[in-house]
Amino acid sequence: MIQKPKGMRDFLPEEVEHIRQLEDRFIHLSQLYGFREIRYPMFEKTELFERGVGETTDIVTKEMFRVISAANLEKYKAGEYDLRKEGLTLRPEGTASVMRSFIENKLYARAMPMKLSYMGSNFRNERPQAGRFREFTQFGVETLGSDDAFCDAEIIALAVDVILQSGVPQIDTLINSVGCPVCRPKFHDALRTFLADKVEHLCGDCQSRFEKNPLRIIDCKVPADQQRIKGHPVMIDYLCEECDQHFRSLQHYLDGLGVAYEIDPNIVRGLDYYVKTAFEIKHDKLGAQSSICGGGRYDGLVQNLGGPDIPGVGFGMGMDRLLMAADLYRPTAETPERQGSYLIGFGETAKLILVDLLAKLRRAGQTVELEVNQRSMKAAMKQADRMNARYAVIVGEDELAQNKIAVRDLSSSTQQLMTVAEFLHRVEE
RNA sequence: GCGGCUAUCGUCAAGAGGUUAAGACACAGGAUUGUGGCUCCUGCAUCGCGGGUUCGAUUCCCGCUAGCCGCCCCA
Repeated sequence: MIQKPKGMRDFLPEEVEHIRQLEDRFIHLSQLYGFREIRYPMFEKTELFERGVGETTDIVTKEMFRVISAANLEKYKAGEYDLRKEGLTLRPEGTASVMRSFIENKLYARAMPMKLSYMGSNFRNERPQAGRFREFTQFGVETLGSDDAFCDAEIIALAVDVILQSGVPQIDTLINSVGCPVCRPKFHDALRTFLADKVEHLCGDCQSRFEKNPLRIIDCKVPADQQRIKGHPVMIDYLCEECDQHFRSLQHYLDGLGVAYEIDPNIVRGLDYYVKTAFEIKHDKLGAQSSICGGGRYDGLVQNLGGPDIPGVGFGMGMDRLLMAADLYRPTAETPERQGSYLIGFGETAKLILVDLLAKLRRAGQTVELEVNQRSMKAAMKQADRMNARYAVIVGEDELAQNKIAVRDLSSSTQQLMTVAEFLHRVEE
Protein backbone atom coordinates (compact mmCIF):
# COMPACT_ATOMS: atom_id res chain seq x y z
CA MET A 1 0.00 0.00 0.00
CA ILE A 2 1.25 3.45 -0.80
CA GLN A 3 1.34 5.60 2.28
CA LYS A 4 1.58 9.32 2.59
CA PRO A 5 5.08 10.74 2.97
CA LYS A 6 6.40 11.21 6.48
CA GLY A 7 5.09 14.23 8.25
CA MET A 8 2.18 14.72 5.85
CA ARG A 9 -1.42 14.38 6.96
CA ASP A 10 -4.86 13.67 5.62
CA PHE A 11 -7.75 15.65 7.01
CA LEU A 12 -11.04 13.84 7.15
CA PRO A 13 -14.35 15.68 6.82
CA GLU A 14 -14.92 16.06 10.56
CA GLU A 15 -11.54 17.71 11.00
CA VAL A 16 -11.92 19.88 7.95
CA GLU A 17 -15.07 21.33 9.44
CA HIS A 18 -13.10 22.42 12.50
CA ILE A 19 -10.30 23.79 10.37
CA ARG A 20 -12.78 25.79 8.35
CA GLN A 21 -14.06 27.39 11.51
CA LEU A 22 -10.57 28.51 12.45
CA GLU A 23 -9.90 29.83 8.97
CA ASP A 24 -13.15 31.74 8.93
CA ARG A 25 -12.44 33.22 12.32
CA PHE A 26 -8.95 34.27 11.32
CA ILE A 27 -10.16 35.87 8.11
CA HIS A 28 -13.02 37.61 9.84
CA LEU A 29 -10.94 39.02 12.68
CA SER A 30 -8.06 40.10 10.51
CA GLN A 31 -10.50 41.98 8.29
CA LEU A 32 -11.87 43.61 11.39
CA TYR A 33 -8.34 44.75 12.16
CA GLY A 34 -7.89 46.09 8.67
CA PHE A 35 -5.88 43.33 7.04
CA ARG A 36 -6.54 42.15 3.51
CA GLU A 37 -5.67 38.69 2.36
CA ILE A 38 -2.87 38.05 -0.08
CA ARG A 39 -1.91 34.81 -1.81
CA TYR A 40 1.42 33.86 -3.25
CA PRO A 41 3.13 30.84 -4.81
CA MET A 42 3.66 27.50 -3.12
CA PHE A 43 7.31 27.64 -4.10
CA GLU A 44 9.76 30.42 -4.80
CA LYS A 45 13.36 30.88 -5.84
CA THR A 46 15.52 29.29 -3.21
CA GLU A 47 17.48 32.49 -2.94
CA LEU A 48 14.46 34.34 -1.58
CA PHE A 49 14.40 32.18 1.51
CA GLU A 50 18.14 32.21 1.90
CA ARG A 51 18.09 35.98 1.99
CA GLY A 52 14.77 36.42 3.69
CA VAL A 53 14.95 33.82 6.42
CA GLY A 54 18.69 33.88 6.95
CA GLU A 55 21.41 31.78 5.37
CA THR A 56 22.60 30.35 8.64
CA THR A 57 19.22 29.37 10.07
CA ASP A 58 18.35 25.71 10.47
CA ILE A 59 15.36 26.26 8.24
CA VAL A 60 17.55 27.25 5.32
CA THR A 61 20.52 25.02 5.94
CA LYS A 62 18.76 21.75 6.48
CA GLU A 63 14.97 21.89 6.45
CA MET A 64 13.96 23.14 3.04
CA PHE A 65 12.31 20.98 0.43
CA ARG A 66 13.75 21.71 -2.97
CA VAL A 67 11.54 21.57 -6.01
CA ILE A 68 12.87 20.51 -9.36
CA SER A 69 11.23 19.53 -12.61
CA ALA A 70 12.15 16.27 -14.27
CA ALA A 71 13.79 18.13 -17.12
CA ASN A 72 15.87 20.31 -14.81
CA LEU A 73 16.86 17.30 -12.80
CA GLU A 74 18.45 15.87 -15.93
CA LYS A 75 20.19 19.16 -16.57
CA TYR A 76 21.39 19.19 -13.00
CA LYS A 77 22.87 15.73 -13.35
CA ALA A 78 24.65 16.94 -16.46
CA GLY A 79 26.00 19.89 -14.53
CA GLU A 80 23.99 22.40 -16.52
CA TYR A 81 21.66 23.57 -13.81
CA ASP A 82 22.77 25.76 -10.94
CA LEU A 83 20.72 24.85 -7.90
CA ARG A 84 21.88 27.92 -6.12
CA LYS A 85 20.97 30.40 -8.80
CA GLU A 86 17.97 28.76 -10.40
CA GLY A 87 16.76 26.36 -7.72
CA LEU A 88 13.24 26.44 -6.37
CA THR A 89 12.07 25.67 -2.85
CA LEU A 90 8.73 24.87 -1.27
CA ARG A 91 7.93 27.79 1.00
CA PRO A 92 9.05 27.14 4.59
CA GLU A 93 7.29 30.24 5.94
CA GLY A 94 5.24 33.12 4.69
CA THR A 95 6.96 36.39 5.47
CA ALA A 96 9.68 36.21 2.82
CA SER A 97 7.13 35.56 0.08
CA VAL A 98 4.90 38.37 1.24
CA MET A 99 7.86 40.73 1.18
CA ARG A 100 8.81 39.57 -2.29
CA SER A 101 5.29 40.11 -3.52
CA PHE A 102 5.14 43.50 -1.82
CA ILE A 103 8.29 44.60 -3.59
CA GLU A 104 7.60 42.96 -6.94
CA ASN A 105 4.12 44.44 -7.19
CA LYS A 106 5.34 47.79 -5.89
CA LEU A 107 2.75 47.83 -3.18
CA TYR A 108 4.94 50.35 -1.36
CA ALA A 109 3.67 52.91 -3.85
CA ARG A 110 0.24 52.59 -2.31
CA ALA A 111 -1.03 54.11 0.90
CA MET A 112 0.95 53.06 3.93
CA PRO A 113 0.77 51.22 6.18
CA MET A 114 -0.15 48.20 4.12
CA LYS A 115 -1.74 45.48 6.19
CA LEU A 116 -1.69 42.03 4.66
CA SER A 117 -2.89 38.67 5.91
CA TYR A 118 -2.27 35.22 4.51
CA MET A 119 -2.77 31.59 5.28
CA GLY A 120 -1.59 28.38 3.74
CA SER A 121 0.71 25.40 3.84
CA ASN A 122 4.38 25.66 4.60
CA PHE A 123 6.94 22.90 4.38
CA ARG A 124 9.90 22.04 6.56
CA ASN A 125 11.79 18.79 6.60
CA GLU A 126 11.86 18.28 10.34
CA ARG A 127 11.33 15.18 12.40
CA PRO A 128 7.58 14.97 13.03
CA GLN A 129 6.40 15.26 16.60
CA ALA A 130 3.36 16.40 18.51
CA GLY A 131 2.44 19.75 16.96
CA ARG A 132 5.14 19.54 14.33
CA PHE A 133 4.57 18.33 10.80
CA ARG A 134 6.41 18.61 7.53
CA GLU A 135 3.46 20.31 5.94
CA PHE A 136 1.82 22.70 8.31
CA THR A 137 -0.56 25.59 7.97
CA GLN A 138 0.20 29.08 9.10
CA PHE A 139 -2.03 32.05 9.53
CA GLY A 140 -0.08 35.26 9.34
CA VAL A 141 -0.26 39.01 9.06
CA GLU A 142 2.24 41.69 8.13
CA THR A 143 1.98 45.43 8.67
CA LEU A 144 4.33 47.24 6.34
CA GLY A 145 5.28 50.87 6.23
CA SER A 146 5.17 51.96 9.84
CA ASP A 147 7.58 51.57 12.71
CA ASP A 148 5.02 52.78 15.23
CA ALA A 149 4.86 50.45 18.21
CA PHE A 150 1.10 50.56 17.96
CA CYS A 151 1.35 48.34 14.90
CA ASP A 152 3.25 45.80 16.99
CA ALA A 153 0.65 45.98 19.73
CA GLU A 154 -2.17 45.71 17.23
CA ILE A 155 -1.04 42.45 15.70
CA ILE A 156 -0.43 40.96 19.12
CA ALA A 157 -3.96 41.92 20.06
CA LEU A 158 -5.22 40.30 16.87
CA ALA A 159 -3.35 37.08 17.53
CA VAL A 160 -4.68 36.95 21.06
CA ASP A 161 -8.21 37.55 19.81
CA VAL A 162 -7.98 34.78 17.25
CA ILE A 163 -6.76 32.28 19.81
CA LEU A 164 -9.13 33.26 22.57
CA GLN A 165 -12.13 33.29 20.25
CA SER A 166 -11.17 29.84 19.05
CA GLY A 167 -12.05 28.59 22.50
CA VAL A 168 -8.61 28.32 24.06
CA PRO A 169 -9.09 29.86 27.49
CA GLN A 170 -5.57 30.09 28.84
CA ILE A 171 -2.64 31.50 26.92
CA ASP A 172 0.62 33.14 27.85
CA THR A 173 1.55 36.15 25.79
CA LEU A 174 5.24 36.81 26.13
CA ILE A 175 6.96 39.90 24.78
CA ASN A 176 10.54 40.99 24.54
CA SER A 177 12.76 43.31 22.59
CA VAL A 178 15.70 41.83 20.75
CA GLY A 179 17.20 45.24 20.06
CA CYS A 180 18.55 46.44 16.76
CA PRO A 181 21.88 46.44 14.94
CA VAL A 182 22.90 49.40 17.07
CA CYS A 183 22.42 47.93 20.51
CA ARG A 184 22.51 44.18 19.94
CA PRO A 185 26.30 43.90 19.48
CA LYS A 186 26.89 45.43 22.89
CA PHE A 187 24.60 42.91 24.46
CA HIS A 188 26.26 40.07 22.59
CA ASP A 189 29.60 41.17 23.93
CA ALA A 190 28.26 41.34 27.45
CA LEU A 191 26.70 37.92 27.13
CA ARG A 192 29.83 36.34 25.70
CA THR A 193 31.90 37.85 28.47
CA PHE A 194 29.47 36.53 31.04
CA LEU A 195 29.46 33.06 29.54
CA ALA A 196 33.13 32.80 28.70
CA ASP A 197 34.22 31.04 31.86
CA LYS A 198 31.04 28.99 32.15
CA VAL A 199 30.73 27.61 28.68
CA GLU A 200 32.87 24.54 29.26
CA HIS A 201 30.48 23.37 31.98
CA LEU A 202 27.41 23.70 29.80
CA CYS A 203 25.74 21.01 27.72
CA GLY A 204 27.02 20.11 24.28
CA ASP A 205 24.33 22.03 22.50
CA CYS A 206 25.17 25.16 24.41
CA GLN A 207 28.84 24.84 23.69
CA SER A 208 28.14 24.91 19.99
CA ARG A 209 25.60 27.68 20.48
CA PHE A 210 28.23 29.82 22.16
CA GLU A 211 29.89 30.51 18.83
CA LYS A 212 26.89 30.29 16.58
CA ASN A 213 24.10 31.98 18.49
CA PRO A 214 24.78 32.67 22.17
CA LEU A 215 21.29 34.10 22.55
CA ARG A 216 19.94 30.57 22.31
CA ILE A 217 21.86 29.51 25.39
CA ILE A 218 19.53 31.66 27.42
CA ASP A 219 16.55 29.42 26.81
CA CYS A 220 18.40 26.13 27.04
CA LYS A 221 16.13 23.60 28.68
CA VAL A 222 18.81 21.72 30.61
CA PRO A 223 18.18 22.57 34.27
CA ALA A 224 21.85 22.42 35.23
CA ASP A 225 22.64 24.96 32.55
CA GLN A 226 19.88 27.21 33.78
CA GLN A 227 21.50 27.13 37.20
CA ARG A 228 24.93 27.97 35.84
CA ILE A 229 23.78 30.93 33.76
CA LYS A 230 21.58 32.43 36.43
CA GLY A 231 21.90 36.18 36.49
CA HIS A 232 22.94 36.40 32.86
CA PRO A 233 22.63 39.77 31.16
CA VAL A 234 19.39 40.33 29.28
CA MET A 235 18.85 42.27 26.09
CA ILE A 236 16.30 44.66 27.50
CA ASP A 237 18.95 46.09 29.82
CA TYR A 238 21.11 46.96 26.84
CA LEU A 239 18.56 48.56 24.54
CA CYS A 240 19.53 51.78 22.85
CA GLU A 241 17.41 54.85 23.45
CA GLU A 242 15.26 54.24 20.39
CA CYS A 243 14.63 50.56 21.07
CA ASP A 244 13.95 51.20 24.70
CA GLN A 245 11.41 53.87 23.86
CA HIS A 246 9.77 51.59 21.32
CA PHE A 247 9.52 48.76 23.82
CA ARG A 248 7.91 51.06 26.40
CA SER A 249 5.41 52.30 23.84
CA LEU A 250 4.55 48.75 22.93
CA GLN A 251 3.67 48.03 26.53
CA HIS A 252 1.57 51.16 26.84
CA TYR A 253 -0.36 50.28 23.72
CA LEU A 254 -0.89 46.72 24.82
CA ASP A 255 -2.23 48.01 28.11
CA GLY A 256 -4.47 50.34 26.19
CA LEU A 257 -5.75 47.52 24.03
CA GLY A 258 -6.45 45.43 27.09
CA VAL A 259 -4.04 42.67 26.18
CA ALA A 260 -2.60 40.67 29.06
CA TYR A 261 1.08 39.95 28.57
CA GLU A 262 4.32 39.22 30.34
CA ILE A 263 7.78 40.45 29.60
CA ASP A 264 10.04 37.50 29.02
CA PRO A 265 13.61 38.60 28.32
CA ASN A 266 14.40 35.12 27.06
CA ILE A 267 12.15 35.19 24.03
CA VAL A 268 14.37 34.87 21.03
CA ARG A 269 13.26 34.47 17.47
CA GLY A 270 14.84 31.91 15.24
CA LEU A 271 14.64 33.85 12.02
CA ASP A 272 17.41 36.32 11.35
CA TYR A 273 15.35 39.30 10.36
CA TYR A 274 13.84 40.31 13.67
CA VAL A 275 14.59 43.59 15.45
CA LYS A 276 13.00 45.27 18.45
CA THR A 277 9.74 43.52 19.23
CA ALA A 278 9.72 39.76 19.54
CA PHE A 279 6.76 37.91 20.95
CA GLU A 280 5.36 34.49 21.40
CA ILE A 281 2.00 33.12 22.47
CA LYS A 282 1.96 29.76 24.18
CA HIS A 283 -0.49 27.29 25.54
CA ASP A 284 0.95 25.01 28.17
CA LYS A 285 -1.08 21.89 27.41
CA LEU A 286 0.35 21.25 23.97
CA GLY A 287 3.41 19.21 24.86
CA ALA A 288 6.83 20.19 23.64
CA GLN A 289 5.61 22.37 20.78
CA SER A 290 3.65 24.76 22.93
CA SER A 291 4.11 27.92 20.92
CA ILE A 292 0.99 28.74 18.96
CA CYS A 293 2.09 32.05 17.58
CA GLY A 294 5.33 33.90 17.16
CA GLY A 295 6.31 37.12 15.52
CA GLY A 296 8.07 40.40 15.73
CA ARG A 297 9.44 43.39 13.93
CA TYR A 298 11.72 43.20 10.90
CA ASP A 299 12.59 46.73 9.85
CA GLY A 300 15.48 45.83 7.58
CA LEU A 301 13.92 42.97 5.71
CA VAL A 302 12.25 44.71 2.79
CA GLN A 303 15.40 46.60 1.96
CA ASN A 304 17.42 43.45 2.37
CA LEU A 305 15.34 41.81 -0.31
CA GLY A 306 15.92 44.62 -2.73
CA GLY A 307 13.03 46.92 -1.89
CA PRO A 308 12.93 50.38 -0.36
CA ASP A 309 13.73 50.89 3.30
CA ILE A 310 10.34 50.05 4.73
CA PRO A 311 9.72 48.80 8.24
CA GLY A 312 7.42 45.92 9.05
CA VAL A 313 6.01 43.79 11.80
CA GLY A 314 4.13 40.51 11.63
CA PHE A 315 3.33 37.17 13.10
CA GLY A 316 2.94 33.57 12.06
CA MET A 317 0.39 31.43 13.81
CA GLY A 318 0.52 27.66 13.76
CA MET A 319 -2.96 26.72 12.68
CA ASP A 320 -2.34 23.07 13.56
CA ARG A 321 -1.36 23.95 17.08
CA LEU A 322 -4.27 26.29 17.42
CA LEU A 323 -6.50 23.44 16.31
CA MET A 324 -4.97 21.07 18.84
CA ALA A 325 -5.46 23.59 21.60
CA ALA A 326 -9.03 24.29 20.53
CA ASP A 327 -9.75 20.56 20.44
CA LEU A 328 -8.84 20.34 24.12
CA TYR A 329 -11.70 22.64 25.02
CA ARG A 330 -14.29 21.90 22.39
CA PRO A 331 -17.55 21.02 24.08
CA THR A 332 -18.88 17.63 23.04
CA ALA A 333 -21.08 18.33 20.09
CA GLU A 334 -24.77 17.97 20.61
CA THR A 335 -26.46 16.12 17.78
CA PRO A 336 -27.60 18.71 15.32
CA GLU A 337 -31.22 19.06 14.39
CA ARG A 338 -32.50 16.79 11.66
CA GLN A 339 -32.51 18.38 8.27
CA GLY A 340 -32.95 17.50 4.64
CA SER A 341 -34.52 14.52 2.98
CA TYR A 342 -33.60 10.99 2.06
CA LEU A 343 -35.36 9.60 -0.99
CA ILE A 344 -36.10 5.89 -1.17
CA GLY A 345 -37.54 4.45 -4.35
CA PHE A 346 -38.37 0.88 -5.25
CA GLY A 347 -38.15 0.25 -8.96
CA GLU A 348 -36.95 2.39 -11.82
CA THR A 349 -40.17 4.31 -12.28
CA ALA A 350 -40.23 5.33 -8.64
CA LYS A 351 -36.59 6.28 -8.75
CA LEU A 352 -37.10 8.56 -11.73
CA ILE A 353 -39.87 10.37 -9.92
CA LEU A 354 -37.49 10.85 -7.00
CA VAL A 355 -34.68 12.05 -9.21
CA ASP A 356 -36.99 14.75 -10.43
CA LEU A 357 -37.95 15.61 -6.87
CA LEU A 358 -34.29 15.65 -5.84
CA ALA A 359 -33.43 18.17 -8.53
CA LYS A 360 -36.30 20.40 -7.42
CA LEU A 361 -35.27 20.21 -3.79
CA ARG A 362 -31.67 21.02 -4.53
CA ARG A 363 -32.69 24.00 -6.63
CA ALA A 364 -34.67 25.13 -3.63
CA GLY A 365 -31.53 24.91 -1.52
CA GLN A 366 -32.49 21.75 0.34
CA THR A 367 -30.14 19.02 1.43
CA VAL A 368 -31.25 15.81 -0.17
CA GLU A 369 -29.86 12.38 -0.94
CA LEU A 370 -31.14 9.52 -3.06
CA GLU A 371 -30.89 5.91 -1.88
CA VAL A 372 -28.60 4.24 -4.39
CA ASN A 373 -27.60 0.90 -2.93
CA GLN A 374 -30.82 -1.05 -3.50
CA ARG A 375 -31.15 -1.45 0.20
CA SER A 376 -34.08 -3.12 1.84
CA MET A 377 -36.68 -0.79 3.31
CA LYS A 378 -35.33 -1.45 6.75
CA ALA A 379 -31.76 -0.74 5.76
CA ALA A 380 -32.78 2.32 3.79
CA MET A 381 -34.61 3.75 6.79
CA LYS A 382 -31.62 3.07 8.93
CA GLN A 383 -29.46 4.97 6.49
CA ALA A 384 -31.90 7.89 6.51
CA ASP A 385 -31.67 7.93 10.29
CA ARG A 386 -27.88 7.81 10.27
CA MET A 387 -27.71 10.68 7.84
CA ASN A 388 -29.80 12.66 10.25
CA ALA A 389 -32.38 13.41 7.59
CA ARG A 390 -35.61 15.10 8.62
CA TYR A 391 -37.75 13.36 6.00
CA ALA A 392 -37.65 9.94 4.44
CA VAL A 393 -39.55 10.03 1.18
CA ILE A 394 -40.71 6.62 0.05
CA VAL A 395 -42.04 5.66 -3.34
CA GLY A 396 -42.99 2.06 -4.10
CA GLU A 397 -45.83 0.27 -5.80
CA ASP A 398 -48.50 1.59 -3.44
CA GLU A 399 -47.45 5.20 -3.86
CA LEU A 400 -47.11 4.87 -7.61
CA ALA A 401 -50.63 3.49 -7.81
CA GLN A 402 -51.97 6.57 -6.03
CA ASN A 403 -49.59 8.99 -7.75
CA LYS A 404 -48.36 10.17 -4.38
CA ILE A 405 -45.27 9.92 -2.20
CA ALA A 406 -45.02 8.71 1.36
CA VAL A 407 -43.31 11.27 3.57
CA ARG A 408 -42.09 10.15 6.94
CA ASP A 409 -40.95 12.76 9.41
CA LEU A 410 -38.13 11.04 11.26
CA SER A 411 -38.16 13.49 14.12
CA SER A 412 -41.79 12.86 15.03
CA SER A 413 -42.15 9.38 13.54
CA THR A 414 -45.25 10.44 11.67
CA GLN A 415 -45.96 9.58 8.09
CA GLN A 416 -48.41 10.65 5.46
CA LEU A 417 -49.15 10.36 1.79
CA MET A 418 -49.02 13.52 -0.25
CA THR A 419 -48.30 14.78 -3.72
CA VAL A 420 -44.89 15.99 -4.77
CA ALA A 421 -46.23 19.53 -4.91
CA GLU A 422 -47.50 19.28 -1.35
CA PHE A 423 -44.17 18.02 -0.14
CA LEU A 424 -42.26 20.78 -1.89
CA HIS A 425 -44.61 23.26 -0.33
CA ARG A 426 -44.08 21.86 3.12
CA VAL A 427 -40.32 21.85 2.77
CA GLU A 428 -40.24 25.44 1.61
CA GLU A 429 -41.61 26.66 4.91
C1' G B 1 20.82 14.72 13.04
C1' C B 2 20.27 12.21 18.30
C1' G B 3 17.26 9.43 22.01
C1' G B 4 12.90 6.68 24.13
C1' C B 5 8.32 3.97 23.35
C1' U B 6 4.88 1.23 20.39
C1' A B 7 3.11 -1.98 16.18
C1' U B 8 -3.30 -7.75 17.40
C1' C B 9 -10.20 -7.04 13.12
C1' G B 10 -12.45 -0.49 9.85
C1' U B 11 -11.86 1.73 15.25
C1' C B 12 -10.76 0.98 20.57
C1' A B 13 -8.77 -3.17 22.86
C1' A B 14 -7.76 -8.28 25.88
C1' G B 15 -4.35 -12.23 25.30
C1' A B 16 -1.10 -17.37 26.39
C1' G B 17 5.03 -20.26 23.47
C1' G B 18 1.24 -25.34 21.38
C1' U B 19 -4.25 -27.29 16.74
C1' U B 20 -11.76 -22.04 18.42
C1' A B 21 -6.75 -15.07 19.02
C1' A B 22 -11.66 -12.29 24.14
C1' G B 23 -14.78 -8.15 24.21
C1' A B 24 -16.78 -3.38 22.68
C1' C B 25 -18.02 0.03 18.78
C1' A B 26 -18.63 0.27 13.62
C1' C B 27 -20.23 -2.36 9.29
C1' A B 28 -23.47 -6.25 6.72
C1' G B 29 -27.77 -9.47 7.13
C1' G B 30 -31.87 -11.16 10.02
C1' A B 31 -36.11 -11.35 14.33
C1' U B 32 -44.16 -13.06 9.74
C1' U B 33 -46.21 -9.41 4.67
C1' G B 34 -42.38 -2.36 2.19
C1' U B 35 -40.15 1.49 7.46
C1' G B 36 -35.23 4.20 11.46
C1' G B 37 -33.63 5.31 16.56
C1' C B 38 -34.24 0.36 21.97
C1' U B 39 -33.57 -5.06 22.30
C1' C B 40 -32.08 -9.96 20.47
C1' C B 41 -29.63 -13.31 16.78
C1' U B 42 -25.92 -14.15 12.85
C1' G B 43 -21.52 -12.73 10.00
C1' C B 44 -16.78 -10.14 10.00
C1' A B 45 -8.53 -10.87 12.04
C1' U B 46 -3.87 -15.90 11.63
C1' C B 47 -1.74 -10.96 15.18
C1' G B 48 3.35 -4.53 10.43
C1' C B 49 7.50 -6.87 7.15
C1' G B 50 12.05 -10.08 7.04
C1' G B 51 15.17 -13.23 9.62
C1' G B 52 16.47 -16.23 14.01
C1' U B 53 15.62 -19.35 18.67
C1' U B 54 12.23 -23.66 19.36
C1' C B 55 9.44 -29.98 18.13
C1' G B 56 6.13 -25.52 17.68
C1' A B 57 5.68 -18.37 17.73
C1' U B 58 1.18 -13.92 16.71
C1' U B 59 3.37 -14.40 21.87
C1' C B 60 11.10 -14.74 22.93
C1' C B 61 15.52 -12.39 20.17
C1' C B 62 17.60 -9.41 15.96
C1' G B 63 16.95 -6.29 11.67
C1' C B 64 13.68 -3.31 8.75
C1' U B 65 9.59 -0.22 8.13
C1' A B 66 5.89 2.79 10.13
C1' G B 67 3.76 5.61 13.96
C1' C B 68 4.06 8.22 18.52
C1' C B 69 6.88 11.10 22.14
C1' G B 70 11.28 13.90 23.57
C1' C B 71 16.06 16.59 22.15
C1' C B 72 17.12 20.01 18.45
C1' C B 73 14.38 23.69 15.79
C1' C B 74 10.12 26.40 15.30
C1' A B 75 4.36 27.99 13.95
